[in-house]
Amino acid sequence: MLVTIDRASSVSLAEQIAASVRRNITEGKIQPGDRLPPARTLAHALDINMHTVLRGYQILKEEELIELRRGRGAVVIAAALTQAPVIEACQRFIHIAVKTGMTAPEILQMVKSRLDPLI
Amino acid sequence: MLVTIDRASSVSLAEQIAASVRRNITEGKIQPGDRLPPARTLAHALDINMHTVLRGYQILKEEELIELRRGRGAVVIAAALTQAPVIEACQRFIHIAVKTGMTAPEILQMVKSRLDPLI
DNA sequence: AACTTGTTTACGTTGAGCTAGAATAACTTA
DNA sequence: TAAGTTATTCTAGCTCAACGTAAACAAGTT
Repeated sequence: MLVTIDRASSVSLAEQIAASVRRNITEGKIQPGDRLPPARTLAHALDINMHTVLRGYQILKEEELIELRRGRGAVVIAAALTQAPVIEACQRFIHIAVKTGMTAPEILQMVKSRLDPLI
Repeated sequence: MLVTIDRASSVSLAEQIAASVRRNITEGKIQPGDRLPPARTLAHALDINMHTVLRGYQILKEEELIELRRGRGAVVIAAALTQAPVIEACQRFIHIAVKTGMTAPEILQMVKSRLDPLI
C-alpha cells in the first residue's frame, strides 16, 4: 500500500492522502508519468469515501503535482520534490534553540510535545 | 491594534491570537513585564468571544510566555523574549515537515541526527 | 468595600470534514 | 461505434470541534 492514512490523527484524511503522495514523490517511489490509483479503488482499499480521496487528489492538483482527467485518472506531473525546505526549517529551528541555550533533550522534548497532538 | 486575527484563515482564532502575541514578543513590540489587554477588552475590540481570547492566552501560558492571574491579567514573563522565537521556528519546521508527509518518528529523528554532532 | 480580571460550568450555534447515493461527462479500449 | 473506466457535480445527512452566550465565582487590585 503506497498511500496510507491514520484515522486517529487530527489531520484531515484528504490532507493525509495528499501528504502521503507528496512523500512518495519526494522519495522517488512515485515518478512523473505514474498513475495514482483510481479514487474508487483507493477509497475501497483504505475503507474511506471516494469523495475524500478525490479531495486529497484535488489538493495535489492545485499544487500542480498531479493532473486529473476523466477516464484516465490521476497522473503525476511534478518532478521529484526536494526536501530542502524541511531541512532548512529544521536547521533554522535548531540554530535558534541552541543559541537560546536549550539543551538537546529540551529541544527534542519541545518537538515531541508539539507533535503529539498531530498523532 | 497589536493583536490581530484573520477570520478567513483556517487556523483557529485562539491559535491566531497566541501566534500574534508570540510574534510581537519576538519582534520586541511587547516586552517582558508588559501586560496584555484584558480578555474582555481584547474580545470586544476584535469582536470575538472572551473565551476564545482566554483560550489563546492559555496556549501562551502553557508555553510559559505569559503568566495569568485573576485581577491582574496576563503578564509577559521575563524569559519570553528568548523563548518566543524558538517556539515560532519549531512550529514552522513541524508544519513544513508534516505537509511533506513525514511521520512523527521521522521528524524526531531528523532533529536528533542534527543534534548529535553538537553534543 | 468596590472593582478588575481570570476561572469554571453548562448549553446553544455553526462550519468543516466525512459519508452516501446518484447522475453526468470525458476519456480509453476493444 | 459501443462498452467500460474514471473524474465531476449535486444533493443530503451525520458528527465533532470551534466558537459563542450566559452566568456565577474566585483571587487579585485599588
